[in-house]
Amino acid sequence: MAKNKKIDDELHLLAARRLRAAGMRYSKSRKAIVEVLASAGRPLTLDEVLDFQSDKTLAQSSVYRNSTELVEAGILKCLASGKDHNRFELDDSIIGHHHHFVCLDCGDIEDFEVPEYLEKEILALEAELVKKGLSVEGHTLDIQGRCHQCS
Amino acid sequence: MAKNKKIDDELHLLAARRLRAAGMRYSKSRKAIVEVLASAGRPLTLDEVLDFQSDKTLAQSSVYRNSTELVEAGILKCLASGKDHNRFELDDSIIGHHHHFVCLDCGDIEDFEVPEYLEKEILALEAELVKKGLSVEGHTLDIQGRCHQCS
DNA sequence: GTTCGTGCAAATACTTTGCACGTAT
DNA sequence: ATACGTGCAAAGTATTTGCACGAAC
Repeated sequence: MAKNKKIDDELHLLAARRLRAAGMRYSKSRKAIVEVLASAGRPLTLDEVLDFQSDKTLAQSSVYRNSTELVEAGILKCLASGKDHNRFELDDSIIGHHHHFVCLDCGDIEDFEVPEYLEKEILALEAELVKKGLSVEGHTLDIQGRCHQCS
Repeated sequence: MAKNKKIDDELHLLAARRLRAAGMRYSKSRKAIVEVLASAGRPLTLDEVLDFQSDKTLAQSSVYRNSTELVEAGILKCLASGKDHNRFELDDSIIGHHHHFVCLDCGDIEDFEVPEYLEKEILALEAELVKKGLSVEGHTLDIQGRCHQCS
């Protein structure tokens, strides 16, 4: 628990620093959103963020507005999700690069990691595209299927 | 051109067969949608589908309704797309398995293919997950960046 | 005290649906 | 004749925005 506390502190310091760098404040609402996402440990829709906050005090509009801003500051990442709404999670630069298993039925997402060598080959592929003159920012490797619940 | 004509014919025959198998008809609207997507050669939003049809006769509601149905019949695939709306393309079983380069600025998507060996490793990864009891349907490997236009 | 963030409510955008009519079988 | 598909307009959701107030610098 002490350990997690420490990680949390670092998370918030980092978030505060990045927002400051972008000329924004790390307000109570923004902190609450980061907190919810950190403790969920998986990508959440904005509805879920609203639901999961302990003291239901965030206004919907604040969650929408802040999620956009936190993405711009590089603290959150927005995941496309064919089904239902978009989902948000802490940025790779914070929780580390990883990939997603997406349930086709319920839309839920779980993280998983990929063998080193595979990751490297994907990076090589990116390099190829750069050679062809495209500017590359990153990649997404998702697996789709049904989660334990739904299958 | 004769060649393309032939491919088109096959496409429509295939689509008709699949719809029939699902108890649906290959109506004029549905054919128009498939046609637009086939000639675009890249994933389109429903707005784009509406725009690109030669004789603007499709109703918006028909495009929405039919896109859902064509997905169910296995003719179209719906792509999540963090930015803007969802996009649709012909199913992998029709145009072959491939991957997407997604422009972070304009949201546009281009297809690209991936070396055989990489594809195989991803399949091996899927097999791993199946061993862990998940049911796996497929994967997505996208590269994000900026297209020639936007960079 | 000025700038930035907030909640609320209104506005906008997106998608789905009900219904009466048309078309294909 | 029947089942299925269509357009239109209305309803339903989701998301964004304007504004006046409050909090942080």
